[in-house]
Amino acid sequence: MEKTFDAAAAEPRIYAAWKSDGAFAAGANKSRDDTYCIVIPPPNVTGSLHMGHALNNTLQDILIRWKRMQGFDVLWQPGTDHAGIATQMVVERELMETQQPGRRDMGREKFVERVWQQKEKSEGTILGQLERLGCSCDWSRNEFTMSDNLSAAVLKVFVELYNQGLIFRGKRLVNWDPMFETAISDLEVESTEVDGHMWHFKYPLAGGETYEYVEKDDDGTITLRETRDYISIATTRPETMLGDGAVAVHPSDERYAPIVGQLCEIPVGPKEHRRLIPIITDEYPDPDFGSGAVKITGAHDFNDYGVAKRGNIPCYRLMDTKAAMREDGAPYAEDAALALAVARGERTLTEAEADQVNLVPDDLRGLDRYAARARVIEQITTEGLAVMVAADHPDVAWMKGQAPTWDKKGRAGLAPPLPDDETGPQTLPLVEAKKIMQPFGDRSKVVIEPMLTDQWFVDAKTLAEPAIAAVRDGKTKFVPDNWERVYYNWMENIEPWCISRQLWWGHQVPVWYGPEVDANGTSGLSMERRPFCAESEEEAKRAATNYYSSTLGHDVRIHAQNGDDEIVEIQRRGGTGPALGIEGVSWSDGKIDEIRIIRDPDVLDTWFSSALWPFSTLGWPNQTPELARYYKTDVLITGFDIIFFWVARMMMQGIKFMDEVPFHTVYINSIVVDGHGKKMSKSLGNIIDPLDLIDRFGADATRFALASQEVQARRTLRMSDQAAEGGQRFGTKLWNAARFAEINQCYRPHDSHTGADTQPHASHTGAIRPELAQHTVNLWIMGETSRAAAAVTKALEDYKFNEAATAIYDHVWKVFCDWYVEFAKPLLMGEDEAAKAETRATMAWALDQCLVLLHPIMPFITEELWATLSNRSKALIHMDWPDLADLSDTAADAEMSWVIRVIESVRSVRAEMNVPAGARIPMVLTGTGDGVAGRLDRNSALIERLARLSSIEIGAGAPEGSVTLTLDDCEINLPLKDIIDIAAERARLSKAVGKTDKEINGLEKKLANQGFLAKAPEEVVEEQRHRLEAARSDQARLNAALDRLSAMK
RNA sequence: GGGCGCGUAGCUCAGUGGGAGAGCACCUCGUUGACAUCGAGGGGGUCGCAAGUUCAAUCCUUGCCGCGCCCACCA
Repeated sequence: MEKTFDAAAAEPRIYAAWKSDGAFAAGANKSRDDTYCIVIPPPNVTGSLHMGHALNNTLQDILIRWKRMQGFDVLWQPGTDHAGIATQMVVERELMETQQPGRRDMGREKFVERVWQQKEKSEGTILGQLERLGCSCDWSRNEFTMSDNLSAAVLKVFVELYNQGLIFRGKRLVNWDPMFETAISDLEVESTEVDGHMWHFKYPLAGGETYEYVEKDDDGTITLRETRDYISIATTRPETMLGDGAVAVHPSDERYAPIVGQLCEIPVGPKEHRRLIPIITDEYPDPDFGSGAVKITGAHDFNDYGVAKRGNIPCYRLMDTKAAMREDGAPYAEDAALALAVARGERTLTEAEADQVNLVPDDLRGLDRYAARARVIEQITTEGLAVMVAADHPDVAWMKGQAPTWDKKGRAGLAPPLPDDETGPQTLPLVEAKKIMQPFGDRSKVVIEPMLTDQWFVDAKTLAEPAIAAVRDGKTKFVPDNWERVYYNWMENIEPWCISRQLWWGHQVPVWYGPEVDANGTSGLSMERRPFCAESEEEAKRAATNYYSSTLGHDVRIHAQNGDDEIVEIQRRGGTGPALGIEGVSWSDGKIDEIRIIRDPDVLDTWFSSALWPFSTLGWPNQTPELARYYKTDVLITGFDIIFFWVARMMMQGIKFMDEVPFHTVYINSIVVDGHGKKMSKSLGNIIDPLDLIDRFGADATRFALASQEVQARRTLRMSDQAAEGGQRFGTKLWNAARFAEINQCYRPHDSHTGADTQPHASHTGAIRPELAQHTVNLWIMGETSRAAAAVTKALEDYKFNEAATAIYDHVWKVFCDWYVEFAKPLLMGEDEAAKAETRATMAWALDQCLVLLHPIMPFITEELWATLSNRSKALIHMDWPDLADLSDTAADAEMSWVIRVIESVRSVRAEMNVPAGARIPMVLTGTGDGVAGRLDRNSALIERLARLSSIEIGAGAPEGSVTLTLDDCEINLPLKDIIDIAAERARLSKAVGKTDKEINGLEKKLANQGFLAKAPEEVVEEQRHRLEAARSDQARLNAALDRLSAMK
């Protein structure tokens, strides 16, 4: 054998061998009927895998390998996720960086083709990384969320939910990403606290009306009384004033009671077309915040939207898809007049009509929202309608002579000084500097704009109910279970899930629109759209044919066509226009004979397809044998960050379409951070690349480092080179133990009849059955091994990966290497052939068990050693997991732990007394109890060797000049007359006496406590008595040793 | 505002209602026939603070302090 394990060379070779042997295939090595299935959390095809993936997949592989060895019919289903918005972004960025034509220049088809190339590239990288890590996925079943079958599953689910009314389309306020120009779901919004400002403006009352404005403190004392001709409004978003539909105050707010129902003027826009809006009441405004009055902009604020809905206030959209001020529609004057008529109650608008109204003044049209904000503020201030306060007012952020301005991200900065006289202004507009929570797109990192648009939604509330119940009933358990609360909290407050995205990369919505047939219309067709939801174009056409021929009373030909951006625009605006189908209608002989239906160009949220992963990858909607066999799957291992995105949605869809939860256990793994506890990020430059770690330390070392640090309920796992080095050292230690075994010809006896590797507890050869073993050390290691096996198994059953790793680590290093190998040496090098054979067989067996137990965590080195050490009928990956009875031999355990104590005691005192490491010294045991002689007889060679003794005797008394150590059943005397430092020895003994003193005191006190004696369990009391006795005896003997020392001089 | 996690050796972290642990780092010694990616030995902790429950608290309860994260609509 080589001196060390060359991971870089061996790991790929071993992996290739497994692969070519079909070792990962579903059902490989199964010896029982039960299945064990894990579906991989499909990595995004955006790039490569990070440390979090390495952890996640290591944990999955550990469970998979363990269960496979246990004989389960195992399937680890691999695959990748198309990751809609993220992947589209990667490609768009790359196009930009390489100065290629952008998405819109390329056109949808070409662009999507380009994204497929990205998918191929990234998928190759990812699969390669998983292989390097040693993942034993069934690669023959590799899947992709946009493969034919998975896309078919998506279509079927969409259509079924649509037909059941669980998917619907509606105009709602959604989170809009102005960079990607798409709607996103609530979950894709990250709120971040930023420095913001709050402006206070005056909305003059219509017709110059005035009222008594009275402010009171908490005691009801009047603190301010003045006549006002305005209502004061505080806002962080002045540009949205243009779309205000009302001003709301709390119904109980006495300050504004006199003017509720009146109209006030929005103080911006061309004077001749100033708009009036009503002052209404709503529960939403908090009288104690700001001025207590809130401007209501239903189309650009989620709260305002709610108020607007309740109060039947129109929602006027101000911005386009890039969050620039609208340029479309009628001239401002026309629409402002229309809005004014609405405010006066002279007419009403439908939602769609309101959306057509463009209330952006002509001079602001086309401006970015932040540029528009600056202009609005400037105009209002210039006009004197800002609330003014003394220049030294504490809330004034608009510092003397300077005005706030805005960068692209909406953050305030400072503008050049305003013109001013020499003394400076006495009053300034009130602008409060304020921390505000600003929503950002999680991918684009730009400020999200609430936008009123038509989108597709899933009725998540309905689907969530059984998914909540499933966890409540224990059908699915979270490990650790505190995540269940997080799950409930979200699921119980779930909102409709916005699933449509105005992107190109994804599953296109399977809905085609044609013109609605007017119920009694003479024209036959209306401008409204009629959706046809179907799994294919053919079916959509069939549905359309049926619809039109039955409603129009004659046959029509249907053409289908894909939607394009122009149509998207129209859809977003609410829906009417020539492109929606009327244009595609042709007439002949006064009758409609051809109608074109147009497919919705939107695609679905990427999580819509991921939600189906546990059953779509198994073949659904086809009723495949795999689906029947492996669903429900067993465990899902994932990070807490996608409990909402993914886990919850898999629960919903799994129950809905399979009538069964997708998995019985959800294990939530840690988040990998760097060695300093910092989140790994590109900007911090602290990313640890798993491939780099694998290159430098090996996959086994990386896996061990991850597994040994994966602790339940701990949120973060610190990964560092140091941790990987630890894993590597462990591998080397094991490697060298195996070298020792090989050098000493510790081979497994081979059963020539069955060809099977023999197990000691079921051996046909007889050589190593524990009941036939003669030698205590061999009996002992069997017991240790069986206990280690039980510990590892228990840890894995409980998903305690760190405990599994620690259990096998300690067993290999501290038991097998530190003691058993040393204990075995005298036997292996002795003359007793029978003892030699027994020890060789036992060591071979014990080492094999180590390899088996370690294999799930460190598969490569264990497989390599397995093949190296003996001729095997099977690769280790397919060996049986030990199901050992407890092989403990009480007498052997007691004896070996006594031997270990003796050796450790001698070693300790030698080091303390500075006995040269090479010097062999004699040992005399005194005060020996029962059995010591026998133990000594059987183990003196071991003790002499490991404690470096020249001789061992049992004596009547301690030789003069001895160093004395106390064990419970004897004293160890080391005659060190020549080298002993009396003072040092006295100090050592005194320290030991002091220690026993402390213990005796504590125990005596405890045993004198009546409460303790009366209430503590009998065995605890007994144990304390025992300990007291031992401590007293110990102390007596130490004192005796001290006396001898004094006598020595 | 609500929820969660964490404060144990210099560092990173396990752990337990009844005698404080590991890895790394540090100190001393060591080329003993598997291994210097090693071996032997050692130093080092009021288990965040306070109160309570208990015969007994590092562990359970409560409060406080500190750190981190998640969710949430205060204009």
